[in-house]
Amino acid sequence: MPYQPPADVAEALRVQDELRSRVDLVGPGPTAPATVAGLDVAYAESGDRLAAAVTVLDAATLAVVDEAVSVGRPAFDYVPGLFAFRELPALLAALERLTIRPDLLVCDGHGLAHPRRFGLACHLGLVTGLPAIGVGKTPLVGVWDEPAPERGASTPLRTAARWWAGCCGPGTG
DNA sequence: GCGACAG
DNA sequence: ATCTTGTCGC
Repeated sequence: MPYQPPADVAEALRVQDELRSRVDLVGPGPTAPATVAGLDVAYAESGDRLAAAVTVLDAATLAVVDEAVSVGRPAFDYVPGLFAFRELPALLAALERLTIRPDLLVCDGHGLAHPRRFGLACHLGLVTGLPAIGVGKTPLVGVWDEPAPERGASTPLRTAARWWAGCCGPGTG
């Protein structure tokens, strides 16, 4: 069965609400991954075509051990919170062209830091069965204290309860 | 009620 | 996302 994108926003929201509960938040996660895949998408100037690229690195040496590209069309209009539906098909097509199965996915866009706790990284991880981390360049939800300037420093992303209302229950800190 | 809103 | 312009820092 070929992938069918949601017909509209309402259906996309239903899909997220249905898949959200299937995200594994308690498994071991990316324990000592030997290979890490980075994923991103670039658009044509006209915006009606896109190319998804996946590069797999040896986690220890950072040597490129595999790579793949797929070209296609955005599968959904850009809607904040529904961004995954736009790029997911092309990203999955590129992943299918890999000759190896990476141990970890790192994608351009959020994962759990999402209004319904189901951003692109969650969607990718669920569909592929691989551990996935989302790396958003700009915030979508949450507030935070600026991390220390040292490389590797971090602070928690705190999310106002209102974002999770009716979605994921209490205690989302 | 209005604005903000990953890429 | 992509384009454009201008500014700043190395």
